[in-house]
Amino acid sequence: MSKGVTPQSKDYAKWYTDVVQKAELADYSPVKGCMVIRPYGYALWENIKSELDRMFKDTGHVNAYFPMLIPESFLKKEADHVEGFAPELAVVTHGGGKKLDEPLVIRPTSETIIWSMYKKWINSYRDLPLLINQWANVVRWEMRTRLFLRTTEFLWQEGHTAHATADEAFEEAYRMIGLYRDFAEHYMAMPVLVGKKTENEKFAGAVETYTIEAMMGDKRALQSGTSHYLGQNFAKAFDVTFQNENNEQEYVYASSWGVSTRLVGALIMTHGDDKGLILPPKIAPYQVVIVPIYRDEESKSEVMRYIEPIKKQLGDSGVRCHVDMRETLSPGFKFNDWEMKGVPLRLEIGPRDVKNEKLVVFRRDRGEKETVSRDAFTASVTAQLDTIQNDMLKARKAFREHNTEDISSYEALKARVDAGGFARAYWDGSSEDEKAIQEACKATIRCIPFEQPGTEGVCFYTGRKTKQQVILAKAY
RNA sequence: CGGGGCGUGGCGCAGCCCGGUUAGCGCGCCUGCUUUGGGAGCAGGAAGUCGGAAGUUCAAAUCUUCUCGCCCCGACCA
Repeated sequence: MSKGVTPQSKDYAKWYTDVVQKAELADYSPVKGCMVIRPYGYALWENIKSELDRMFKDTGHVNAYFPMLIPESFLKKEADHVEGFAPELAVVTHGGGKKLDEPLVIRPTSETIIWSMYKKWINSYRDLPLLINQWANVVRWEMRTRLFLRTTEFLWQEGHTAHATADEAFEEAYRMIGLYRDFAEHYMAMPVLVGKKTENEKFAGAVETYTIEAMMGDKRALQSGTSHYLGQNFAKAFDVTFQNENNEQEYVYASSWGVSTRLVGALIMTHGDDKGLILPPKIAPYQVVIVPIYRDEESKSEVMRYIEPIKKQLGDSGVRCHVDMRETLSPGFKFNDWEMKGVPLRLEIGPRDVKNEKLVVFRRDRGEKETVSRDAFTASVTAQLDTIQNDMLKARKAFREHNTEDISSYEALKARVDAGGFARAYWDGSSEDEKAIQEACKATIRCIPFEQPGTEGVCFYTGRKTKQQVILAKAY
């Protein structure tokens, strides 16, 4: 096995798959397009999941579970929805050794099964709002797959809410995309642009789709989470009405929102470098790894006696800490190994440190190593982890700003897209114009940011005056 | 579905063009000794019906046909 990963500058895609496999995040499954999420990769997902779950519950949502198998006819009830998903459905035609009367689709998303149930549960405005989330797997038969970014089966979370008014459903969609932004920035240290999708890019069945868009290390955009205002589309398709305060029957208003294991891919590509992963402390499975260094049994027990209380103190401070006791590997190997795995802080502790009551701290995001006193370290470790967390976000923000350009001509757009990065531009074009641009230079409108300058400019494509700015980029 | 690449011990590969006796190499693995502050050294050892099927031949990892699978690049998507 070769020592490191392919350098990013040489082949970014290869770098990515190298990191995923060598850091033991995931492996290919026997079935094309599917992946096995290995313990270290799953730990990342678990940390993402548990924090989001807490945030959902804090905002009044509850979890439930809806089944994976959905009658095929359900998917056909909402015209745009069926059109959007038909090509990527996995369909079960046989069960119990017999051909089924009606094929069952494996959920590509759960709007239809959930709204068929909401019909039973919602009668009155007093039953609203209904704020349900589920953690589940879904299957979409993708033509081209990439580990974590796009796999045939993936894990995600899907919130499905029902409201009495359009405003309320609209606000819910807006609130949840904001929640995703907070999560991405504060936990994943990943800056994102928040905005609205164009007609071309929105979810099949939605009235409006909101997105958080992040810039990866190769300057391409990654849609990292979405929320949708669904209007009454699914309520009408599934005939879900409620009696309002005026004793009238009205269709229910809806939102849905989700993030997936793609976030793990986002994490890798936002922060990683040529040595492998760099994990933000709040998501890292291990925040601190201790590598003991010793010569013989005597120095080993001496070092271990010294490490024991340090480990305990870190644990008491709520720090996720691991001591690497693997016997057959040299310290040097372990250094590289934990750097590959992105651990924020590594402690190197040997006889020299024991004697001086010191330890060596290596900071993964900066690649800096220093010798500090043991007590000073343990007293400040949580502050240091916070510093790393903040510095990582700052660094990625700076990177994104550096690679975002205001452009005012088609030529400038092409140049920026070729160079990589985001182009910010006034836009007043049509869906057809957007498709033409995508055809010509592979760039799409990633979003219409919520944050607008408010001033009038000239659309770089049509030459018309407009106040609307958009972000264009090549995307995953 | 179009283009490209690849299937040979656990992993990465060589050998194939030009068929020929025990199919090599690196990493990993096992045993022992020496090591351990940036990917340890030496010695010994285990492990492969060469993706599958059929064919050509005295003889096939190697040639022919078919087939299965995977990866990468493009059109769809989170």
